Amino acid sequence: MRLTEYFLPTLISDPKEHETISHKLMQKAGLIDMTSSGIYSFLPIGLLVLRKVENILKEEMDRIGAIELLMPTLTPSSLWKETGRWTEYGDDMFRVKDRKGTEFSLAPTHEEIICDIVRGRVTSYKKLPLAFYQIQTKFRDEPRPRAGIIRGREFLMKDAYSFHATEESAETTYKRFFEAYRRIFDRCGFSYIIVEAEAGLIGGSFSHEFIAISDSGEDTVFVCPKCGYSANSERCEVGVRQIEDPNDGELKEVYTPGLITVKEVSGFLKLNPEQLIKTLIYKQDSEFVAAIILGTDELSEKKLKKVLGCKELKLAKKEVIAEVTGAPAGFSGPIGLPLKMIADNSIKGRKNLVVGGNKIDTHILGVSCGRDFEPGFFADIKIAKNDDPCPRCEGRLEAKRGIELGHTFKLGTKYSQAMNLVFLDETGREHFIIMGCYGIGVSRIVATIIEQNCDDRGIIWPPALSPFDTILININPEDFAMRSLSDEIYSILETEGIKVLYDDRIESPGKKFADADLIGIPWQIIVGKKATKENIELCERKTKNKEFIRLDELTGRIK
RNA sequence: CGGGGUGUAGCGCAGUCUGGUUAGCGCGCAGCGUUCGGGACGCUGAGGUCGGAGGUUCGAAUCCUCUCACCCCGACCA
Repeated sequence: MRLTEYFLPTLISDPKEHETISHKLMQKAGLIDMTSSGIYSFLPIGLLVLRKVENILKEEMDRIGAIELLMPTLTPSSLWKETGRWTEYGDDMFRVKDRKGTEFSLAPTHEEIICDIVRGRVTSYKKLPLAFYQIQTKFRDEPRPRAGIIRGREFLMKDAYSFHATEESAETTYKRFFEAYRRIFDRCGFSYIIVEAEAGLIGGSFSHEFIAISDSGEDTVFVCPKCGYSANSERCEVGVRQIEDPNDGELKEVYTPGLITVKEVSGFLKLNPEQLIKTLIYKQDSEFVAAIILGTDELSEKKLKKVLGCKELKLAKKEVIAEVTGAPAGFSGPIGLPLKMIADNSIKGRKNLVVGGNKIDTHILGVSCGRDFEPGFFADIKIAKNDDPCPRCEGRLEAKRGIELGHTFKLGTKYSQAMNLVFLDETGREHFIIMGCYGIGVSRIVATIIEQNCDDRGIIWPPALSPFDTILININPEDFAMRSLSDEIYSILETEGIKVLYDDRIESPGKKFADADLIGIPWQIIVGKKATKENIELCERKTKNKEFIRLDELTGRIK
């Protein structure tokens, strides 16, 4: 491709208002153009990269026997009403009406659609298992689009859905997808981790997130560098912390007028916030419980819900707290509390604590767990923090930011029950089809690659994803000798199937080098005054190392 | 939805507080010439309803009211 005949709108100055490195570079290098918040056009070289990612996805999906199809973007509300998601999705769903007033959704995902396709057509165990995949645009009216195409309102996604007669089959397919995802992320050259997203279903864990490590990420994940344990922040287990307290103290009430937060109380009492404990009152289904954690921790509602084994869990309302504890919110404490109490592991054996007095403007000092109050049981109910002990070894957890690129789920029969997807087994008995689903953010992958592969000059594409194999820079296209040599190199490489971006523009050399570095094509062939067929300069974008080789060696070197 | 911020030429910005000729600057763009190994130089030129609506005023980019769009932090979220 001759650059003089192409469309590559690069920018010199940084686009304003954008913080994320990949977002800046994608705009600067002319990969994308914002049409509206969270809605982007892919410009020519951006699209080339997107297609490369798609091809990798297709190859790996095909390899495990998933079948590609394409579903509509505009989907009738009737399907969504079958599963209740017409209501559940709320404002995140884009909705439109047709001329007759019938309501449609711009599909945010496609479980309902694929189920409708399979329903009635796959009714025998003989036709199972089946796995489909789609690569298409999805729509979510995100409350806050951010970081360019990392969180857009319109984005390209690869989703896959599998259908099974048995749990074993679902598990086998799940593992296949899991391995396919590993290959995909390896081929893209990501530094990524896989975290358990939902532990403890029967037969093991069946939901995983594939997260690329990046400071621009939205999720916090924890990794143990010693044993490799990893999990997202809400679910990450925490090992036992060793906190040594002085001896038991004497109970003492203190007057703490209007001091509610841990910061306020510890500041007022001039105590380490680790001496404070928080007592949170929750409504569990129809009864109330107290969750007790360290003042410096945050409660993980997911963990609490799991240990309580309840369906609904909500922080109690202010009036209720006053009623059950005898004091306004902020002064709850475990002593004499007539509720079921669950304490975090880190409370066990602690002495000399500060707790709420269950009395307005009052806290109690010198409290020992076991002596002054006895929780119903101890469990790990806090959100992990950086440097917490690893639950599996004696290492320390490291908090990292990450971008969620893929998520695999075992869905079970949630959708097949709602939409009546049934099949007959060998004995003629009817069962619901068991499902799995497996998503990857395709456009998000492009941004993430840039996050992980760039320097102060611009993007550095991994060869497998670069929009072109090489860029050919003619320093001075008005010079006859340089032009003939460049033209010859260009036509030879093209003939040999190498994708060349040929910078034949009449521009200053500096501009050409800067653009080449910005758009990040892995190899730069530079034709200057001294170049001959025997002496062609080849520069590697990543290292900026230069070598001089013969024309007939070029193809082999680049491929 | 809460908090903070920005809208002036294709891009990046100044001017707004303290209203007053014809709204500026850099880059980019067009023409001519000189250059040609790290965003070159000279000359000439094109390009703006100052986000939008309403108001105050003799006079509004500037003051007031409303509104729209976008960005960042948080809440929310596959």
